[in-house]
Amino acid sequence: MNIKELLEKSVKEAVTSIFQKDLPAVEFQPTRKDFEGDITVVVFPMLRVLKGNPAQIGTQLGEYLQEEVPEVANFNVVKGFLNLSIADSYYVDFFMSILDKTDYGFVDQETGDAVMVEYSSPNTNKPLHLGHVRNILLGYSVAQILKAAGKKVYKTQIINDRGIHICKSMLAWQRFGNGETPETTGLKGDKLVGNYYVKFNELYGAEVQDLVSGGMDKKRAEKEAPSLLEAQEMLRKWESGDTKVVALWRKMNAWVYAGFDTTYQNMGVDFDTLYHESDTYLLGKDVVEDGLQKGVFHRKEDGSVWIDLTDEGLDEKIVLRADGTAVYMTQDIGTAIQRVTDYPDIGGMVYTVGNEQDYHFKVLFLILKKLGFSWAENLYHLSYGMVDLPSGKMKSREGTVVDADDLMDEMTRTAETISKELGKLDEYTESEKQALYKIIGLGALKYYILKVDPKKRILFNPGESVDFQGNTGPFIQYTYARIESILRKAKDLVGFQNLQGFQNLVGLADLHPKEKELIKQIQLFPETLQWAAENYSPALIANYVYDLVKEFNSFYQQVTILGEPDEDRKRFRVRLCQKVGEVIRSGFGLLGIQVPERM
RNA sequence: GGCCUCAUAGUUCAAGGGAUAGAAUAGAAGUUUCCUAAACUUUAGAUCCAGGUUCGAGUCCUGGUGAGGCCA
Repeated sequence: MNIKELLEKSVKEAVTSIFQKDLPAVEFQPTRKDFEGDITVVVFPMLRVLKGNPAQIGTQLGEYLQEEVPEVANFNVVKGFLNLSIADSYYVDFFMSILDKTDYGFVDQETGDAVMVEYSSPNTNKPLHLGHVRNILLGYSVAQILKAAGKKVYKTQIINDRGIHICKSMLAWQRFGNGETPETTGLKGDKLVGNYYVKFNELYGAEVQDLVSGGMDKKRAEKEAPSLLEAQEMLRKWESGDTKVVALWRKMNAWVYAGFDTTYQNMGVDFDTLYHESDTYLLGKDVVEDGLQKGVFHRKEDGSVWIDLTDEGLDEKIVLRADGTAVYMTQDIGTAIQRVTDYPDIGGMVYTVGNEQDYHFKVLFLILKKLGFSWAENLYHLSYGMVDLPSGKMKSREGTVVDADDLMDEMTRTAETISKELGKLDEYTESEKQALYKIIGLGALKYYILKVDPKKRILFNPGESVDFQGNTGPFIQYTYARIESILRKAKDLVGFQNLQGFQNLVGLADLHPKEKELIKQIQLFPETLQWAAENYSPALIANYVYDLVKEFNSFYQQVTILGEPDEDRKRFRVRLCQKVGEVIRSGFGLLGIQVPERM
């Protein structure tokens, strides 16, 4: 039983004993730093059950707890806040109990249904950019967090590998490509295909210009430009299974996948299973039929099928066109059902998709609920804000996108520049240094993006984003490296197994305030993880780790560790360092960020 | 036009209806015979506006203002 559970039980007993009333719940919060105490009981909510003066009730409860609960060493009351000081022995006992748990904070056994987490889901006509980076980091991190909180997780992406966009690239490659391949050009496959998408748009733009100067209306010109008609014809051929078109499509998509794989690998993310739009774009139509019979949908006179969501405050939404073709919604309904068919242990799904699709997912989830699927209750749209640049919105047409590969390279180079200025790594080999620069650069990028609440938009300034000071990834990595350094110097103490000495500590002397603060912070890790999992929020983990690091730095500065003359105390502090290091590594692991042995 | 999201120190971010709204950065001042000064300590500085609910509102509700998005 942890301290909160113990105190909750005791407070309820106190209320029963003193006031002869039942208390439904007790509200706790960590005591603010500027007050005496460790845990605070908020008395105000109790006033609904107990009548009286909050301060007086607090005092009565405090007296009872100090008397009856050995862990409560002292108390004070400020207004309606009952601040409890917890005995040092409790913290030492707690610390000993987690000392040898390597996965401290993580839930070992899987509970409940599996969750499928979708993220990335790119189109295959362009390389990944900064927007994808935020998506991928969020999705991957949430998957890690859910896993650590005891969920079985399937990571997936749906690759949008078919449609007019890829036909445009194919067309441009046919016309201008001269048989170029990633091998002959040395370009990454996704970059090569992306270049032809740009080429297509140049051609198309020129054609529209020509038509307009020839006197055609602009709207009409945009619809009738020859290259566009040709691309549309290509898409029709693809849909009818034309062997030549399909072969080209396969070839170019394969290039793109190879390129994406490289990027994913550099980012340190992966997937358990993949879906391709070319396999799923026809799904969902049979469900519409089913929904019509259930009365969830209705057919209009022109033959199109709709769902009426006005009762839920939304509007009417089309699910099948008059000509019987699917819309995105149809496809998404079908794909969701397909996933549960493929992985029957799924009890919920997380969709990592930008907030411009908030409405779409609201409707999708509602439809699935109305169709009566049990798992539809556990669908979550992990919605995130745009990533803006100082120059404004990213637009591929205007060449203002920040490419994911370029970005990672730039971050790595910045890490290199700064590290060289500090000159701490002179004794390492070039390859060791390069590996480290990458860890730091990517750590900076990932932490910068993940520490911000997903739903808020980020203003990303590529130049200024790599800050190695303050609340940043490298700052935390540096702290970790310092801890590792201490542990290397105290190897013999780390392995020390006899815990008796720690117990003696309490008898010998009180915990140093910094030791106690550090243990308190470590203690918060499991519940932070739980909270992060419930809210799909990597930012909570990021901010927790930062707070722990702050606490550690303060400890490190004010307390001697290796220079401590008392052997037991020295062992205790080294093990404290070790535990902090483990928690930092765990926390950063959840964010997909590596930590360095030294830096 | 209808709907959705966001608004907190100069700047970038925190704050699970709770105490005197926390950090970082930029500014000012300090700390290295000791384990990594990429650190630490001190200092100044903020809830868009107007109502409401509550013992208590940055947080919840209503109406504005501003930014962004979605749907025709």
